[in-house]
Amino acid sequence: MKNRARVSNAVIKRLPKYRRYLEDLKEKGVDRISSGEFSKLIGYTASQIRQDLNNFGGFGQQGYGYNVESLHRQIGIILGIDRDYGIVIVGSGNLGQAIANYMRNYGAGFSVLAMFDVKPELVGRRVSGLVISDFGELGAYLAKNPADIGVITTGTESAQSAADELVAGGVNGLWNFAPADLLVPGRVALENVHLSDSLHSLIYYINRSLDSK
Amino acid sequence: MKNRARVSNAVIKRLPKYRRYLEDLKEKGVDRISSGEFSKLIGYTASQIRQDLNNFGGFGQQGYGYNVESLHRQIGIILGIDRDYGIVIVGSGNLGQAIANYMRNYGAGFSVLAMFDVKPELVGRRVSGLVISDFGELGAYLAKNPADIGVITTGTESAQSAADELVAGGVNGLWNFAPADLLVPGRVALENVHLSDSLHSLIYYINRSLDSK
DNA sequence: TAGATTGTTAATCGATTAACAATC
DNA sequence: TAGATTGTTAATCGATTAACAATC
Repeated sequence: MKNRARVSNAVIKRLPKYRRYLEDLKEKGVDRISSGEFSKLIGYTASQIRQDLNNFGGFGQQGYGYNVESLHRQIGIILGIDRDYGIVIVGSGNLGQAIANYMRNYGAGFSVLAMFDVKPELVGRRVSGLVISDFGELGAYLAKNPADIGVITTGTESAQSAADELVAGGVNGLWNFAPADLLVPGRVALENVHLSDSLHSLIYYINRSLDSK
Repeated sequence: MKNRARVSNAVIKRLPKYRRYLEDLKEKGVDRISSGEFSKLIGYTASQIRQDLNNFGGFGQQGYGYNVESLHRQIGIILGIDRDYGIVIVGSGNLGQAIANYMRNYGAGFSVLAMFDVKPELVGRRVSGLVISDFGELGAYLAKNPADIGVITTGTESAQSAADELVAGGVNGLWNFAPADLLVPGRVALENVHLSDSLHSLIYYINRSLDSK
C-alpha cells in the first residue's frame, strides 16, 4: 500500500483542467508560468493553485514559478495517463458508438478492445473497425482478454447487470453514462456522466437568469 | 427580478438526483417518504435532504414526511422542466448525432430544431429525421427560429465561435461538450460536459485503488 | 544581492451535520 | 393525545483564501 495522503475529491477534479491549460501553454511555446499568471488564465486563485499542486510535491521553484512542460508531464503521471488502458464498451447504440469513436481518436492512451449489446439487430455490425458482439459473450471475452475500463452506455434497466458482468470480469473502473447509481465493490472506481442531470441543472440556470431580467 | 435567495451550486447539482429517485419511487407506487427513509435510499443525510428542500419551500409535513408525487412535481417546477425547450446542435459528428438522438428520445420537454456542421461531407445528411445544415446558416436560422439551448459538439477549435454564434442568435443556455472553457455573457447559462476531464479523474481513481492493494 | 515567487501555516468562508422546538 | 417527522438554528467540518517566512 502506497503511503499517499488522501487528496480531496475537489482537488482531483481540478487536475485535468490544470493539465488541459498546461497543454495549451506548451503548444503556445510558453515554458514557465507563475501561480499568479496561471490564476488569471484558469480562474482559480493563485493560492489554490499552489495549495493543490503541493498535495503531490513541490513542482515549483521560488522566484521562478513552474516549468510548463515538466508540470504538464507530472500531472499526467499523477493522473496515470502515462500508460495505456484497454476499454470495453457495453451498449452499442448511438452513444456507445460515439464514445467508441471518441476514444479511438483520442490519440494514445486508450484501446477500445470490444463492444457489446443485447440487441440482435446491432450484433455483428461494424463500428470504426470493430464488430459488435452479443452481451452474452462479455464474460467469456473478459476471461480471455482482461480490460481496464468498462464503459456503460446501455439503457437504465441494463446498467447494473452490465456493471456486474464487467466487475466480475475484472475491470478496475467503470465510466457510466446510464442515469443510474450503480453498486460496485470498493476496489472498482466509478465515474458517472449523468447527462440528464447535467441537462436539468442547465435548465435551472437558464430559468434563473431569465428570472433576474 | 424575482426575489429568490441565491441557492448554492451544490444544492442545484443534487436536485436532478432527488427527482430521479422520486420518479423511481413514484413508479414503484410509493406515495410518501420521510427524509430518514430517503436518506438510506439516496445516500445523503436526512439533515441535508431537509435542508436542501427547504431552500425552495416547505414541501414536507411534520409527522408524515414528503408526498412523493407532489415533491417530484415540485422539483420539476423548480428546475424548470415543466415546459418545452427548443434545441439547436452545432457539430454533427458522432457525438452530435448521439445527443440529437438522445434528446429526441428523451420523452417530452425537448425539441431538436436543427443541426449544423462546417464539414461539407456532413451537410445534407439526414439524422433521425433532421437534415444537417451548413454552419454558415446558423445565424440566419436563429433569426427566424429562436431556440432556447445550443448544444456544442464541435471540436475544441470551433467551440468558441459556435458559442459566439449561438449567443448572438439569442439562446439562453449552452450545453458544451468540447474540452474548452467558453466565454459567454452572464445572461447565458453554461453547462459543461468535459468528457476528457471525467475520463482523467476516473483514471486517477483506478490507479489509486490499485495502489492501495 | 534584490526581487520574485513558492511552500506552508493560519484565518476565513461556506457547506454539511447535529440538535431540537414546532407541529401535523 | 402521543408519536413521528419536519423546518430551522447552532455546531462542526472541510475547503478556500490570505499571509508570510523560506529560498531560488
